[in-house]
Amino acid sequence: MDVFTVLKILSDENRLRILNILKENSLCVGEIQTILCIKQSNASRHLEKLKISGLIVSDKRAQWVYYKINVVKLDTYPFIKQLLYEDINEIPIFQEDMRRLIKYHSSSLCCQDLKDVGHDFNKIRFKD
Amino acid sequence: MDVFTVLKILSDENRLRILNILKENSLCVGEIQTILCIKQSNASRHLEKLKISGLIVSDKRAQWVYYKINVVKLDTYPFIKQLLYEDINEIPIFQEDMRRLIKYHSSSLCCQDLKDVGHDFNKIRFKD
DNA sequence: ATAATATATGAGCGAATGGTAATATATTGA
DNA sequence: TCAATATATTACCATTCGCTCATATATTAT
Repeated sequence: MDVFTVLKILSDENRLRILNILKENSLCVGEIQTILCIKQSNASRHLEKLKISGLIVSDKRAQWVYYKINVVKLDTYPFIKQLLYEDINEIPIFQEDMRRLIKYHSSSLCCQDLKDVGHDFNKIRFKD
Repeated sequence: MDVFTVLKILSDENRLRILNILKENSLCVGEIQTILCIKQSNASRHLEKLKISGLIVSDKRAQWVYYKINVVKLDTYPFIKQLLYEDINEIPIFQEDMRRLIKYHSSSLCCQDLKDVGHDFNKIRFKD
Protein backbone atom coordinates (compact mmCIF):
# COMPACT_ATOMS: atom_id res chain seq x y z
CA MET A 1 0.00 0.00 0.00
CA ASP A 2 1.77 3.15 -1.18
CA VAL A 3 1.92 6.39 0.74
CA PHE A 4 -0.59 8.12 -1.54
CA THR A 5 -3.22 5.48 -0.90
CA VAL A 6 -2.62 5.64 2.84
CA LEU A 7 -3.01 9.42 2.72
CA LYS A 8 -6.26 9.09 0.78
CA ILE A 9 -7.56 6.61 3.34
CA LEU A 10 -6.67 9.04 6.13
CA SER A 11 -8.12 12.08 4.37
CA ASP A 12 -11.73 11.19 5.01
CA GLU A 13 -13.37 12.72 8.04
CA ASN A 14 -15.32 9.64 9.11
CA ARG A 15 -12.37 7.31 8.66
CA LEU A 16 -10.10 9.52 10.73
CA ARG A 17 -12.81 9.75 13.39
CA ILE A 18 -13.01 5.95 13.43
CA LEU A 19 -9.25 5.59 13.85
CA ASN A 20 -9.34 8.16 16.62
CA ILE A 21 -11.83 6.27 18.77
CA LEU A 22 -10.06 2.98 18.09
CA LYS A 23 -6.81 4.28 19.55
CA GLU A 24 -7.32 2.80 23.02
CA ASN A 25 -9.84 -0.02 22.75
CA SER A 26 -11.38 -2.15 20.05
CA LEU A 27 -15.01 -1.50 19.19
CA CYS A 28 -17.69 -3.30 17.24
CA VAL A 29 -19.49 -1.76 14.26
CA GLY A 30 -22.58 -0.85 16.26
CA GLU A 31 -20.54 0.97 18.88
CA ILE A 32 -18.69 2.95 16.23
CA GLN A 33 -21.95 3.79 14.49
CA THR A 34 -23.45 4.97 17.77
CA ILE A 35 -20.52 6.99 19.08
CA LEU A 36 -19.90 8.75 15.76
CA CYS A 37 -23.62 9.15 15.01
CA ILE A 38 -23.35 7.76 11.49
CA LYS A 39 -25.37 5.19 9.55
CA GLN A 40 -24.54 1.52 9.95
CA SER A 41 -23.85 0.97 6.27
CA ASN A 42 -21.62 4.00 6.19
CA ALA A 43 -19.60 2.81 9.17
CA SER A 44 -19.27 -0.61 7.61
CA ARG A 45 -18.07 0.81 4.30
CA HIS A 46 -15.35 2.91 5.91
CA LEU A 47 -14.28 0.04 8.12
CA GLU A 48 -13.89 -2.09 5.02
CA LYS A 49 -11.56 0.47 3.44
CA LEU A 50 -9.56 0.86 6.62
CA LYS A 51 -9.22 -2.91 6.85
CA ILE A 52 -8.10 -3.27 3.24
CA SER A 53 -5.49 -0.59 3.88
CA GLY A 54 -4.20 -2.63 6.79
CA LEU A 55 -4.61 0.22 9.26
CA ILE A 56 -7.12 -1.79 11.28
CA VAL A 57 -7.78 -5.48 11.84
CA SER A 58 -11.01 -7.25 12.67
CA ASP A 59 -11.95 -9.99 15.07
CA LYS A 60 -15.35 -11.65 14.88
CA ARG A 61 -16.88 -12.80 18.17
CA ALA A 62 -20.39 -14.21 17.97
CA GLN A 63 -22.36 -11.88 15.70
CA TRP A 64 -20.17 -8.89 16.48
CA VAL A 65 -17.13 -7.84 14.53
CA TYR A 66 -14.58 -5.96 16.60
CA TYR A 67 -12.13 -3.64 14.95
CA LYS A 68 -8.88 -2.32 16.34
CA ILE A 69 -5.86 -0.39 15.19
CA ASN A 70 -3.13 -2.48 13.58
CA VAL A 71 -0.22 -1.09 15.58
CA VAL A 72 2.43 -2.80 13.49
CA LYS A 73 1.07 -1.25 10.29
CA LEU A 74 1.27 2.23 11.76
CA ASP A 75 5.04 1.89 11.88
CA THR A 76 5.17 1.71 8.10
CA TYR A 77 4.95 5.49 7.98
CA PRO A 78 5.82 7.26 11.26
CA PHE A 79 3.79 10.31 10.25
CA ILE A 80 0.63 8.30 10.90
CA LYS A 81 1.37 7.98 14.62
CA GLN A 82 2.23 11.67 14.82
CA LEU A 83 -1.05 12.50 13.12
CA LEU A 84 -3.21 10.09 15.07
CA TYR A 85 -1.71 10.27 18.55
CA GLU A 86 -0.61 13.91 18.59
CA ASP A 87 -1.86 16.26 15.92
CA ILE A 88 -5.54 15.51 15.98
CA ASN A 89 -5.85 15.55 19.76
CA GLU A 90 -6.48 19.29 19.83
CA ILE A 91 -9.17 19.27 17.14
CA PRO A 92 -12.72 19.73 18.48
CA ILE A 93 -14.47 17.03 16.47
CA PHE A 94 -12.06 14.38 17.69
CA GLN A 95 -12.33 15.62 21.25
CA GLU A 96 -16.11 15.40 21.07
CA ASP A 97 -15.93 11.84 19.78
CA MET A 98 -13.56 10.95 22.60
CA ARG A 99 -15.93 12.50 25.09
CA ARG A 100 -18.77 10.34 23.79
CA LEU A 101 -16.52 7.28 23.78
CA ILE A 102 -15.57 7.83 27.42
CA LYS A 103 -19.15 8.48 28.36
CA TYR A 104 -20.20 5.27 26.64
CA HIS A 105 -17.52 3.30 28.47
CA SER A 106 -18.57 4.86 31.76
CA SER A 107 -22.04 3.49 31.23
CA SER A 108 -22.68 -0.16 31.87
CA LEU A 109 -23.73 -0.74 28.29
CA CYS A 110 -22.12 -3.05 25.82
CA CYS A 111 -22.69 -4.18 22.21
CA GLN A 112 -25.93 -6.06 22.74
CA ASP A 113 -27.59 -3.16 24.53
CA LEU A 114 -27.27 -0.66 21.71
CA LYS A 115 -30.21 -2.07 19.78
CA ASP A 116 -32.46 -0.99 22.67
CA VAL A 117 -31.73 2.68 21.92
CA GLY A 118 -31.74 2.18 18.16
CA HIS A 119 -28.03 2.98 18.12
CA ASP A 120 -28.86 6.56 19.05
CA PHE A 121 -26.25 7.92 21.43
CA ASN A 122 -28.63 10.55 22.74
CA LYS A 123 -31.07 7.92 23.93
CA ILE A 124 -28.50 6.24 26.15
CA ARG A 125 -29.20 6.72 29.86
CA PHE A 126 -26.09 7.51 31.89
CA LYS A 127 -25.70 7.51 35.61
CA ASP A 128 -25.11 11.10 36.68
CA MET B 1 -7.86 24.67 6.48
CA ASP B 2 -8.87 21.56 8.38
CA VAL B 3 -6.78 18.45 8.74
CA PHE B 4 -8.95 16.47 6.32
CA THR B 5 -8.42 18.98 3.55
CA VAL B 6 -4.68 19.07 4.16
CA LEU B 7 -4.60 15.28 4.00
CA LYS B 8 -6.53 15.32 0.72
CA ILE B 9 -4.10 17.85 -0.71
CA LEU B 10 -1.18 15.65 0.34
CA SER B 11 -2.76 12.44 -0.94
CA ASP B 12 -2.16 13.15 -4.61
CA GLU B 13 0.97 11.69 -6.14
CA ASN B 14 1.89 14.70 -8.24
CA ARG B 15 1.29 17.18 -5.43
CA LEU B 16 3.47 15.22 -3.04
CA ARG B 17 6.15 14.98 -5.71
CA ILE B 18 5.98 18.74 -6.13
CA LEU B 19 6.35 19.35 -2.41
CA ASN B 20 9.26 16.93 -2.33
CA ILE B 21 11.31 18.79 -4.92
CA LEU B 22 10.45 22.14 -3.35
CA LYS B 23 11.96 21.11 -0.01
CA GLU B 24 15.32 22.75 -0.59
CA ASN B 25 14.91 25.40 -3.27
CA SER B 26 12.15 27.28 -4.95
CA LEU B 27 11.34 26.36 -8.54
CA CYS B 28 9.32 27.91 -11.34
CA VAL B 29 6.46 26.09 -13.06
CA GLY B 30 8.53 25.12 -16.09
CA GLU B 31 11.22 23.57 -13.91
CA ILE B 32 8.67 21.57 -11.96
CA GLN B 33 7.01 20.45 -15.18
CA THR B 34 10.36 19.35 -16.58
CA ILE B 35 11.75 17.59 -13.52
CA LEU B 36 8.54 15.68 -12.82
CA CYS B 37 7.81 15.01 -16.51
CA ILE B 38 4.23 16.23 -16.33
CA LYS B 39 2.18 18.55 -18.52
CA GLN B 40 2.34 22.28 -17.93
CA SER B 41 -1.36 22.67 -17.28
CA ASN B 42 -1.28 19.78 -14.87
CA ALA B 43 1.61 21.26 -12.93
CA SER B 44 -0.15 24.59 -12.81
CA ARG B 45 -3.36 23.03 -11.50
CA HIS B 46 -1.64 21.21 -8.68
CA LEU B 47 0.39 24.28 -7.78
CA GLU B 48 -2.84 26.23 -7.52
CA LYS B 49 -4.29 23.73 -5.06
CA LEU B 50 -1.11 23.64 -3.03
CA LYS B 51 -1.09 27.43 -2.93
CA ILE B 52 -4.72 27.66 -1.84
CA SER B 53 -3.97 25.18 0.93
CA GLY B 54 -1.18 27.45 2.12
CA LEU B 55 1.44 24.73 1.89
CA ILE B 56 3.38 26.68 -0.73
CA VAL B 57 3.74 30.35 -1.61
CA SER B 58 4.50 31.99 -4.95
CA ASP B 59 6.75 34.79 -6.03
CA LYS B 60 6.52 36.22 -9.53
CA ARG B 61 9.76 37.46 -11.12
CA ALA B 62 9.50 38.64 -14.71
CA GLN B 63 7.38 36.07 -16.55
CA TRP B 64 8.30 33.28 -14.17
CA VAL B 65 6.39 32.30 -11.07
CA TYR B 66 8.53 30.69 -8.40
CA TYR B 67 6.98 28.43 -5.82
CA LYS B 68 8.41 27.40 -2.50
CA ILE B 69 7.35 25.57 0.64
CA ASN B 70 5.60 27.72 3.23
CA VAL B 71 7.65 26.62 6.21
CA VAL B 72 5.44 28.37 8.74
CA LYS B 73 2.35 26.58 7.47
CA LEU B 74 3.99 23.19 7.87
CA ASP B 75 4.05 23.75 11.63
CA THR B 76 0.26 23.72 11.72
CA TYR B 77 0.35 19.94 11.72
CA PRO B 78 3.72 18.42 12.72
CA PHE B 79 2.91 15.20 10.87
CA ILE B 80 3.47 17.07 7.61
CA LYS B 81 7.17 17.62 8.35
CA GLN B 82 7.56 14.00 9.41
CA LEU B 83 5.93 12.89 6.17
CA LEU B 84 7.77 15.28 3.89
CA TYR B 85 11.23 15.38 5.42
CA GLU B 86 11.48 11.82 6.73
CA ASP B 87 8.94 9.24 5.62
CA ILE B 88 8.98 9.80 1.88
CA ASN B 89 12.76 9.93 1.59
CA GLU B 90 13.05 6.19 1.19
CA ILE B 91 10.39 5.90 -1.50
CA PRO B 92 11.77 5.31 -5.03
CA ILE B 93 9.63 7.79 -6.93
CA PHE B 94 10.70 10.64 -4.67
CA GLN B 95 14.31 9.58 -4.85
CA GLU B 96 14.16 9.56 -8.65
CA ASP B 97 12.67 13.05 -8.67
CA MET B 98 15.43 14.25 -6.34
CA ARG B 99 18.03 12.69 -8.60
CA ARG B 100 16.62 14.60 -11.56
CA LEU B 101 16.43 17.78 -9.50
CA ILE B 102 20.08 17.49 -8.49
CA LYS B 103 21.09 16.67 -12.05
CA TYR B 104 19.20 19.71 -13.28
CA HIS B 105 20.89 21.94 -10.71
CA SER B 106 24.27 20.51 -11.65
CA SER B 107 23.71 21.66 -15.19
CA SER B 108 24.17 25.28 -16.06
CA LEU B 109 20.54 25.58 -17.14
CA CYS B 110 17.92 27.85 -15.70
CA CYS B 111 14.29 28.75 -16.38
CA GLN B 112 14.76 30.44 -19.72
CA ASP B 113 16.70 27.54 -21.18
CA LEU B 114 14.02 24.92 -20.73
CA LYS B 115 12.03 26.04 -23.76
CA ASP B 116 14.99 24.97 -25.91
CA VAL B 117 14.43 21.34 -24.98
CA GLY B 118 10.65 21.61 -25.02
CA HIS B 119 10.64 21.06 -21.26
CA ASP B 120 11.76 17.50 -21.89
CA PHE B 121 14.18 16.43 -19.18
CA ASN B 122 15.67 13.72 -21.39
CA LYS B 123 16.71 16.27 -23.99
CA ILE B 124 18.82 18.23 -21.52
CA ARG B 125 22.56 17.89 -22.19
CA PHE B 126 24.60 17.46 -19.02
CA LYS B 127 28.32 17.69 -18.61
CA ASP B 128 29.57 14.21 -17.79
C1' DA C 1 -37.08 -24.15 12.60
C1' DT C 2 -38.01 -19.34 13.28
C1' DA C 3 -37.51 -14.63 14.66
C1' DA C 4 -34.38 -11.17 15.85
C1' DT C 5 -30.16 -9.00 15.32
C1' DA C 6 -25.26 -7.65 13.49
C1' DT C 7 -22.77 -6.81 9.69
C1' DA C 8 -21.82 -6.67 4.79
C1' DT C 9 -23.03 -5.55 0.22
C1' DG C 10 -25.50 -4.28 -4.35
C1' DA C 11 -27.30 -0.56 -6.85
C1' DG C 12 -27.77 4.06 -7.69
C1' DC C 13 -27.01 9.11 -6.99
C1' DG C 14 -24.68 13.59 -6.99
C1' DA C 15 -20.35 15.62 -6.27
C1' DA C 16 -15.53 15.90 -6.52
C1' DT C 17 -11.20 14.62 -8.72
C1' DG C 18 -7.27 14.40 -11.95
C1' DG C 19 -6.06 14.74 -16.55
C1' DT C 20 -5.79 17.01 -21.19
C1' DA C 21 -6.15 20.15 -25.25
C1' DA C 22 -6.99 24.53 -26.42
C1' DT C 23 -7.06 29.18 -25.32
C1' DA C 24 -6.47 33.46 -22.53
C1' DT C 25 -3.45 36.54 -20.09
C1' DA C 26 0.80 38.63 -18.95
C1' DT C 27 5.49 39.63 -19.73
C1' DT C 28 9.67 40.19 -22.30
C1' DG C 29 12.75 41.24 -26.02
C1' DA C 30 13.54 42.61 -30.67
C1' DT D 1 4.34 47.33 -31.90
C1' DC D 2 4.85 42.53 -32.59
C1' DA D 3 6.42 37.79 -31.95
C1' DA D 4 7.73 34.60 -28.52
C1' DT D 5 7.27 32.69 -24.14
C1' DA D 6 5.48 31.53 -19.19
C1' DT D 7 1.70 30.70 -16.67
C1' DA D 8 -3.20 30.41 -15.72
C1' DT D 9 -7.65 29.12 -17.02
C1' DT D 10 -11.73 27.20 -19.57
C1' DA D 11 -14.23 23.36 -21.07
C1' DC D 12 -14.61 18.77 -21.16
C1' DC D 13 -14.03 13.77 -20.02
C1' DA D 14 -13.63 9.52 -17.41
C1' DT D 15 -13.11 7.93 -12.91
C1' DT D 16 -13.57 7.75 -8.14
C1' DC D 17 -15.83 8.96 -3.87
C1' DG D 18 -19.04 9.15 -0.04
C1' DC D 19 -23.57 8.40 1.10
C1' DT D 20 -28.01 6.03 1.38
C1' DC D 21 -31.76 2.60 0.91
C1' DA D 22 -32.75 -1.82 0.50
C1' DT D 23 -31.40 -6.36 0.81
C1' DA D 24 -28.32 -10.42 1.64
C1' DT D 25 -25.73 -13.16 4.83
C1' DA D 26 -24.47 -14.89 9.26
C1' DT D 27 -25.22 -15.72 13.97
C1' DT D 28 -27.81 -16.26 18.15
C1' DA D 29 -31.66 -17.19 21.17
C1' DT D 30 -36.11 -19.12 21.81
